[in-house]
Amino acid sequence: MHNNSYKRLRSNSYSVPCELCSIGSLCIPMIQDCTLGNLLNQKKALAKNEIAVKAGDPFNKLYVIHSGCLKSYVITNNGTQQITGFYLPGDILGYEAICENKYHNYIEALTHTLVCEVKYDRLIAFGNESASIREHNIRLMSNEILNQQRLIMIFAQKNAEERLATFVYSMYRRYAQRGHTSLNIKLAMSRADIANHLGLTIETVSRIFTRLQQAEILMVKGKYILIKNLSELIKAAGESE
Amino acid sequence: MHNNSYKRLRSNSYSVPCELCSIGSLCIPMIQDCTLGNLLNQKKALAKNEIAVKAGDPFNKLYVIHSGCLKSYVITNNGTQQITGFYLPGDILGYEAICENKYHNYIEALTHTLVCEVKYDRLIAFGNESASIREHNIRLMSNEILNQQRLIMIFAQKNAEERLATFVYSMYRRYAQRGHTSLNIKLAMSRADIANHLGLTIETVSRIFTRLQQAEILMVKGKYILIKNLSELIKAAGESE
DNA sequence: CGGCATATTGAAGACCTTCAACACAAGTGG
DNA sequence: CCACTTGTGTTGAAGGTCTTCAATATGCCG
Repeated sequence: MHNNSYKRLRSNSYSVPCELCSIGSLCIPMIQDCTLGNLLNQKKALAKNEIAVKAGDPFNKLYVIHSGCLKSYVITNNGTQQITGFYLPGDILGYEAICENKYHNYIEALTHTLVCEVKYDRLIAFGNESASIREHNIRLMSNEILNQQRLIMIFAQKNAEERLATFVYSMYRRYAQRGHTSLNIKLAMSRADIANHLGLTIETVSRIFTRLQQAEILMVKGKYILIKNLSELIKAAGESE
Repeated sequence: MHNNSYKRLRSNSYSVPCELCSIGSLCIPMIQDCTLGNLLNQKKALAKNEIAVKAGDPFNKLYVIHSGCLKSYVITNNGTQQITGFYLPGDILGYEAICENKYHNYIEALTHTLVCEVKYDRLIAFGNESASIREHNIRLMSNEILNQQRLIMIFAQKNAEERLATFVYSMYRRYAQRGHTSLNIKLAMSRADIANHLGLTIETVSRIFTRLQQAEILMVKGKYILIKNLSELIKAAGESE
């Protein structure tokens, strides 16, 4: 069982080796000098559409993605879902829950996903013994604040085409940062999820995908995206100059 | 503790007493058991439109607002300004600068403002000696993440009227949290700043202010806002039910 | 294959922006 | 004190972008 799940993990989808995970030296299994076998045993598998956390749940752990893809969302007053982020291997979820000791977001798997659960009290305990771990953790939170600012920028300044181009480009870059530099991207999320996250409708997303395809910038086939002209994509995203 | 500067501080504009400041026990002057006189001497005055920090500056301190109002903004690739936040007494700026050791935002005073400068290395040093200070600091950063998520919600789901109503209501609440529960609000920022921050144009902001006035929800006179019907304002903001 | 969810495309309409003119307040210099 | 300037805010009309509604197409999984 252990062997099988590991093989499947590496062949199916993107995953970061633990050494490249953004949590880095904070990784509790790493700190404990576990073997690879032990590491995998600490991971939790989430099936597609499985909800790991509900808004309002008491906070006790952060989630680090090893492989797969998650989305976080809140349910607004009028009962609609608003997706606050998509998360790739190495990303960390749950920081927003610390201040009031409860989660404010739902966390749901978009594909079969492996996550490392990091118990917060153990993280604090490790932090109590190492200043570098503490500082690393603070830097990760600061980075999360920075990432959210980028999303705010998308909303405040960009039109639909710029938003979608920015989204595709950011996916490209995020995979590249994880060592998967490829112009071929497989989106884990539906058009509805993309539209929701970008504050658009699915129709608009669909129309703009075809427009970018006609402009020879992308080739779109369902969830598979091929970036045919990266510099034009960056221009379309409004990120150049 | 009974000098002139203290009196002037309290009479001029909203300010939090240091005990209510959101930095709370993290406040370095407080930690050092300074007298109130010493406290005031540690504050730095910013004139209206004075820029305290430029994007790209090396990071070394956080800014806590004692009185007045600041805005933070970035300059986008096409050279336009995008306001990322307005900050009131007790708020803390600069967390986004930790991860890459440089500020990503400009920080500019909207009015005459007093800020407490918190040297980051001293904060770390104090943290090294006290677990409760460390945890408090992490909680503050988590809160910042939560605040940004609220802004993302505004953009992704709300139309112009809901955005502006949300903005006014949030100002009301933020002042109320600081002990100034009043239906009279004086905005420190211009229509242009409000519009920019909400992703709208000044014309739209102006039109919606008159619309909310005709609906007997607000009374608007330049920078002075009177909330005539709070529950309707909340409804207009899309925050009810 | 059939059924259902997801995605694409078209036409009409709503909302916000753009452009332009005007109103108003604050500050300056004669 | 007024005339002038400048910055800021308000209002109107036209136009563009995105949404809504509706129909059709594609893909997926039993």
